[in-house]
Amino acid sequence: MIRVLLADDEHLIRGALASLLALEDDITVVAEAASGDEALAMARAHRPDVAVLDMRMPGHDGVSVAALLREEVPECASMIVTSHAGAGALKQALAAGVRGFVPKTVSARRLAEIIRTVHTDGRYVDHELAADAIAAGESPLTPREAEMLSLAEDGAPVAEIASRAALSPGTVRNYLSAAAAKLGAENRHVAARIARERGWL
Amino acid sequence: MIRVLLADDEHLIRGALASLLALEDDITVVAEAASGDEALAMARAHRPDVAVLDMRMPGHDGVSVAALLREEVPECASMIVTSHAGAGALKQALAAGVRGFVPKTVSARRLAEIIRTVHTDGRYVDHELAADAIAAGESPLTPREAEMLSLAEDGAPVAEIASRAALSPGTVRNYLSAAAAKLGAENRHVAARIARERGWL
DNA sequence: GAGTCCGCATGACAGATGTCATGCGGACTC
DNA sequence: GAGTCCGCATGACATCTGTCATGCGGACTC
Repeated sequence: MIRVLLADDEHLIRGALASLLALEDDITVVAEAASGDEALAMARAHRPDVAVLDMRMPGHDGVSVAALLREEVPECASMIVTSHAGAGALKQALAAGVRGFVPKTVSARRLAEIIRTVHTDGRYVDHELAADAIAAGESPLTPREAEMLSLAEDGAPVAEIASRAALSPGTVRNYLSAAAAKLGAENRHVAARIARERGWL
Repeated sequence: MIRVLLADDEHLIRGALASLLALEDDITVVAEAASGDEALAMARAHRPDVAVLDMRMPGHDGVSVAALLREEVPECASMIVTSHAGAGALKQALAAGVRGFVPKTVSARRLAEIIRTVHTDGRYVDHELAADAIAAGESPLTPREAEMLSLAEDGAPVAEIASRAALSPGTVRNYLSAAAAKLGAENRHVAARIARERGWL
């Protein structure tokens, strides 16, 4: 019997998922959580075999919960179920030791299969998302360029970025300009968006 | 018996929702759709009493489907179920004639009740979202300012915005500057983000 | 060890951006 | 009808932003 923890802040979906998984003979939902923090607490208490985590949750998001679970409850395999499926999110999730990554467009039957795969030490990544991630490729940005882009992400003026990074404004402009050129963007704002989408930040 | 159309591109959620609603004695799901266009086609064919629409879908989004349904299948009441719940979305939905607006954080039981309310000519809007919308208040932007902001949203340079709007670059700068001042933003990029969040675009 | 490449960092310069003062015309008050 | 307010529109000016030429130092090749 596979003991599953279900974490999703959307009550509607969590409940629905629970009742669908209950139909499977070899799967039991032993705990439900509506936030990242709650998911951690539940996992510590119930030590489930598989944690099914939503990406976007209040408190810790799915990826950081997975990272923490890996240390605190190592026998528990983590998988992410998300509607906001970007190549970037996938990359971060895999780095955090997540073993399954599926969009919410899959069917319940399929989800149950994937839970089983993940439980038996397997891995599963949605094919389309994997293709996206491969298409996005490796980041052409240098570490500094990526850092400047992430500081520029919220639209702050260059002067503020410069002071935060303890750099000359000219230097900051230079990095941002280089990054925008590499990404084919008109200015730093669109460059930041593109880099974020592709998981390069 | 209330005949319901269910539209959500996330298979997992749609299926789960359908099985949960099936438990209610007075509700039948007569059709399911995975996209806006499919939802329209299904509604034309089955003429349901209530259409439960996800906000974000491929093809037409929930709001525009609701607007079209109102004309084509006027006896069908539309309601939006969404995870991306912003005050702006709510405002647009109500303008499109939507009768119910709920986040996916509600329970299935509650959703069934709301479907009944909407079916009997009632309205239902989630309290928290309504509070947000009221807190956001009326837009302080003039029509022109809002127009410039929406053109500026994707990070285009001012020159391009000016040519699209058939205005002098100076004029465009002026509107954007005024809008940023009203919104307390440092520049047009953050101004556009703020306005979008509050449903002023 | 010399040569070469690449990332980090800077300042000067041109061009884009935001601010300001100004004018026009419609709506509303009195 | 005069006065006032507000939105629309423009150009001049100061500031900010992006581009370029330049230099430094570590890594890697030969």
